[in-house]
Amino acid sequence: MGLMGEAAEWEPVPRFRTFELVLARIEEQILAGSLRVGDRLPPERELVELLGVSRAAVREALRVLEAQGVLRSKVGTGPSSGSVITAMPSAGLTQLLRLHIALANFPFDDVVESRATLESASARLAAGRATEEDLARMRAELARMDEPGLSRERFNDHDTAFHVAVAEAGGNRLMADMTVAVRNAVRHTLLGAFHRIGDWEAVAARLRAEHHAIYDAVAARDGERAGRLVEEHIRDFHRDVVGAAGEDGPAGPR
Amino acid sequence: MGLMGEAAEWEPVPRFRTFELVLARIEEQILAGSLRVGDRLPPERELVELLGVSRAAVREALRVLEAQGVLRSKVGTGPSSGSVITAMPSAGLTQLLRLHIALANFPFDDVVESRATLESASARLAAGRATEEDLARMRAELARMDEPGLSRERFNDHDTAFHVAVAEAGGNRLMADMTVAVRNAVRHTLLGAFHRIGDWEAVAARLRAEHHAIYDAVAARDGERAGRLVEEHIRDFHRDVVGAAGEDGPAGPR
DNA sequence: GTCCCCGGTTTGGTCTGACCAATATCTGGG
DNA sequence: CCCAGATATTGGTCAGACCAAACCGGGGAC
Repeated sequence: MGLMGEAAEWEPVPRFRTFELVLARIEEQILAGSLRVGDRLPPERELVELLGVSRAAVREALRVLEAQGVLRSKVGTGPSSGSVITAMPSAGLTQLLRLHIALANFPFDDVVESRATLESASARLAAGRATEEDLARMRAELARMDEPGLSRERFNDHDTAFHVAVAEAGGNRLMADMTVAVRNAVRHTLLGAFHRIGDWEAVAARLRAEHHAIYDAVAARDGERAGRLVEEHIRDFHRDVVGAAGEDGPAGPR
Repeated sequence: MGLMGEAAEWEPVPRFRTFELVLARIEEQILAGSLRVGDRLPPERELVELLGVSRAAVREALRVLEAQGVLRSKVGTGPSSGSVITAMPSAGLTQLLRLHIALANFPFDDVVESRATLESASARLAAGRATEEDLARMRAELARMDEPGLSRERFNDHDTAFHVAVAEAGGNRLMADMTVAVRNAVRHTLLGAFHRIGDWEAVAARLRAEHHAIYDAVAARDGERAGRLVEEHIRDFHRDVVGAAGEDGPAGPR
């Protein structure tokens, strides 16, 4: 597993646990391409025989794959039952990032910086690639946010949905999924900040204006402007709103 | 878990599995900050009593946390034994990305695009923040790559290490870890491309020159140039070298 | 003949209880 | 005082059993 070559060093030979061996066998086949999305794994009891391990070991390996968004298990006998290879990376990514952010391993400023980087890049791409359908989706979210009297929760949800729509319009699934994951990982924190805002309507108005400006830039195919606006939008929001509204810090000593 | 508010819809009430409940209890405490890095979880058998579930359920939950890089388990009785909260996000990230890339859920072009985005942003930051120690680390990797007769594997390792050093010099752990994860996830593919190169020395010379130029820009505190050079370096490399050397595609349909 | 219900089969979910192995700590003899 | 073996703690592994969900097919009602 050596990432880089340090000076020669003797480290203890790693002892693999059974579930890791099972995991390796399955990952092998995924990496080799013989297991593809939609394929079904043999039933647990069959894997037990095939691999010569206990069912507990098999199940632990499957749990890991499931947490990574690579597998989905359902009971029963139907065609959609059993353990099926899937591809839901954002859920796993979100969970992973959320925990590590909570552990203060990722300072909140880093998250803001990352969002600004990822989302402005996505916006630049979106300006070049967005389809009419993508634009319609963004408009729909803008319209929802424009509704008066919207609760802060709902506003936040549509805010997120708008940013996700921009990211996905960029056509880069990896960046879009990372965007979704990072954003969802801080959803709770953002919502907390929303609730501590005094003059909510003023803030909402400002966010609406910024979102509309971003949409206009994307619709006008002006990638540079779209990217810049997104970056400013994110940085300003965190500096003025999240920062000013008092820190949340569920765990972070910061 | 609703990310965005669709039209009202009836979906089946989710039935949580036991290990998910266990997971939720532990994550609760992590998110609330009562479990921090270095803390030890109660022994498995004790959790069994505390939560009223079977040991298998507890263990499946722990496996998930371990895969996410949040936990580390060791047998024995010492102070470092048991289940300890840790923070090793990049390993989990790497594994997750690697599998999803292999499942062709993330086209290779998306990976290149993401690397270009993340690493050029990191390079810009690095130009502003890199310490002398960071610069020394980069120089060390450059020196290793400059050694004549270096094997392609070793070159690749130091290449990666150089990029990681730049990313970490940027001071943003989240972006650095994503960089490491993305890079490691395609390590195998890059290495394959290296091996298919005909005139290796010419390519190596070019890469060396580009790396030195990047270092110079960072050392000169010229963030714009550093960012631009990194972006070009990554895009050109993939277009000219990886692309020209023939696709790898362990699983990708492309 | 068609439709519905009910039971069987498959499959994951869960639990119990046991034993193994690694690792530290304690303890007693030299 | 030091070292070695006994012991306790803790994760790792396994076997076997039973539960519950979900589909499928046969047989009876109409």
